[in-house]
Formats: sequence, C-alpha cells, structure tokens
Amino acid sequence: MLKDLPRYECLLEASRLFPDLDPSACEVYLQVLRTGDEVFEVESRYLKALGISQGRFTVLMQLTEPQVGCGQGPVALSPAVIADRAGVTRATVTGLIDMLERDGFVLRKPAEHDRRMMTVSLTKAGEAFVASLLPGYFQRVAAIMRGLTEEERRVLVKLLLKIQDGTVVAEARSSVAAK
Amino acid sequence: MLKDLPRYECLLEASRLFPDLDPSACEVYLQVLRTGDEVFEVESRYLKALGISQGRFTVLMQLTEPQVGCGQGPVALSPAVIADRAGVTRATVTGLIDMLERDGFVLRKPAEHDRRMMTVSLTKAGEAFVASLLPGYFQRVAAIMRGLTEEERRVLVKLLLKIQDGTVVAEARSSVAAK
DNA sequence: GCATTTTAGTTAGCCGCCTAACTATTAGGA
DNA sequence: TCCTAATAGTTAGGCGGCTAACTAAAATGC
Repeated sequence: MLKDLPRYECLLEASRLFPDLDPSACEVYLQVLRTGDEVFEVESRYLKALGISQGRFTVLMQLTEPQVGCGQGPVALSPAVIADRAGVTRATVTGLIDMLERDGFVLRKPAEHDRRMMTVSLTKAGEAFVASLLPGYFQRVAAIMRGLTEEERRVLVKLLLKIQDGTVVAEARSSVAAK
Repeated sequence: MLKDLPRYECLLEASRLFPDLDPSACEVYLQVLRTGDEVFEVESRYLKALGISQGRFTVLMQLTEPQVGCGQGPVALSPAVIADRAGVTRATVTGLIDMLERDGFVLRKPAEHDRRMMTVSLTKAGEAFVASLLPGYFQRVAAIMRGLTEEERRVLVKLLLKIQDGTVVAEARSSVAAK
C-alpha cells in the first residue's frame, strides 16, 4: 500500500491545516512502511518463484534455526511456540502447517506427556528444501543492503530500535486514553 | 511475522555454515521488517477501533489528499489511478471500493466521455469520517517518532532510501539471472 | 469500415491473516 | 473429589491481498 508517497512540501502544506501533523515524523513514517514493503516484496517474489510463501518460510526457518547456529539437536516445536515466535495466531499456524504437511515438508506428531499438544518437525524433504533456498535468500538480503557501510547499518539499526520503542510508547498512551 | 528475531551472535554463528549470509545485512533486514510491521500495527489498531482497515483508509486518503494540501478542487479518481498510487491491483481496489460504498463513504459514478471508466469520490459522510480520524492518526505518528531528533529523522530517511535503491538493484539482478 | 488489440473494471477463486467459537485435555481450588 | 478454569489445537467465516479470466468500450490498423 501507498506506493506514491506525498512530497515533503505537501506534508508541510498539510501541517498548516492539521496542527497534529508533524511533517518530518510523517515523512519517516511513510518511508519506513514503504521500505519494509519493498524489502518484503523482493524476498516474497523469490520465495514465490520457488513455490512457497513468507508465512510458510518463517515456519520452516523456525524448525531449521537451531541447526543454523545457536541450536542443539533436532527441532520439534509446538504450534503455540511457533505462533508466539512468529507473532501470529495459533489459528494461522494451523493453516500454515496444514499446507506444509500437505507438501511433505513437515510432520505433526502428538506430544508425549500432554495429549492436548502436537509437535511439528521437518521431514528430510523439508530440510533439503530449506537448504536449497537459503543461499539465494541470503544473497538477496546481502544485495539489498550492499549500498550501506557497516557504520551506516549500525546507525540504521539504532534508529529503527528507537522507532520500535516509540511504537510501544504510542500504544501505551492509547490504552491509557481508552480507560 | 517474525516477532522474535535471532540474536546477532546466532547470525554470526550461522554465517560460518552459510557463506552467503552477511550478518549485519541480515540484522538490518530483519529490523527493517520488524519495525515496519510494528509501525503498521499501531496504526492498524487505531483504524480498526474506528471500524476501518489500512486498505480502505488509503483509498479514503487519496480521495482526500488534494484538500489536505497540494490539491486543487474536488477529487474524483478512477479505480485504476487509485490502484497505481496505492501499488495494488485494480481487482483489490474494486473490493475496497465495494466496502466503502456499502458503508456510504464513497460514490461510484460512470465517467463522462469514456463509458469504460468510473470515477470515485467521497460522500459528505466520507469527508466527515476522514476529518474525524485524521487528528488521532497524526498524533500517533508523531508519538511513534517522538524519540528521534530532526537530524536523526533526516539520516534515517537517507538510509532507508539507500535500501530502496538496493531492492531495485537486487530485483534487476534476479531478472537478469532469470534470462 | 470492420477486425483486432488495448484498456477499464469486475468476477471468481486461492492464500494468509484475523477473531470467535468449539473440543479435548490438564491444572487447581473448595 | 469433583467442578471450574486455563490451555492446546482446530474449525468456521470475514477481509484484503493476489492472479487469471471475463465483459464492455475505445483505439488502432489494414
């Protein structure tokens, strides 16, 4: 959404009509959304060409993650944990796992000691699929960021974290206002 | 998606297994997505509480925009123009306008000289609705960005634009590779 | 001047996100 | 103990993206 961003002069102009409009804040706001969208789209197109969606990729990555670095041993997560880490609802994860299971990439098994729970893990085919697409994925990420120096990357992350703090503050203010 | 980001040490570790993985690039990549998502969510929750979605809001804003600053006169856009500016398909815009029309916020009229075309414009109710939610919207944007100085905002926008350039480059490389 | 191509908008159907309601199981308290 | 509350997962249905196929109208070209 919002491919054509308003020019800064328009924001300035508009701020005369709307005292609440902070032009530079709006500028940053729009560029953050725009950039996030563009970046997301590049990877989505890559994944789509390989027949998978961002959502399914995220699930696969979670089941892969430990092998990719900080992990220890084979991975079997419950849908609830996957949902938490991904920041989506359990209902959404149910749907994603349905698809991944249909494609033969993951396996559902009932958990040992709690009969309410399931565990989800990669099949061999799932592992192979992830391994086949990761290099291209990482290459794209690197290509997108190639224009930024290490210093610029550090600065950027620091500023983005400030915005994330800002969203928490803004959220807290709204819920206080709601009381 | 991806609420829990991997720690930087994990990325470093993983880059040993995957030579294509650029840790600082991944870090920025994930933070850009994360931040975009958070910011988007704050505004979505606000709009949702008022009974409207981001997509519909974007359409309403386009029909409002000229009155908000750089405009001249009443606004009546074709679905195709709305779709272009928003960066979505015409099919999507058809759906959004259906909803907005159902709610009485916009009006479809056949165009004058080309009987294929429609024009979409705000109703009085639509104008009033937009006017009622804009102050709160702008206040949230300002609150989110409050932690950044004007200088930081300028730097941030500059860096984000570099990433947007990077997405274009990355995209061009993939399509060349596809040939 | 008529056939073809292009354009505007809609429709149909898929996917992924959501919420709300439901089932089954476990945990906890009077 | 047994009733209630909490928890795990699924199901059902809505919305908003998408693509592909369709209709109607306009533009183009032989």
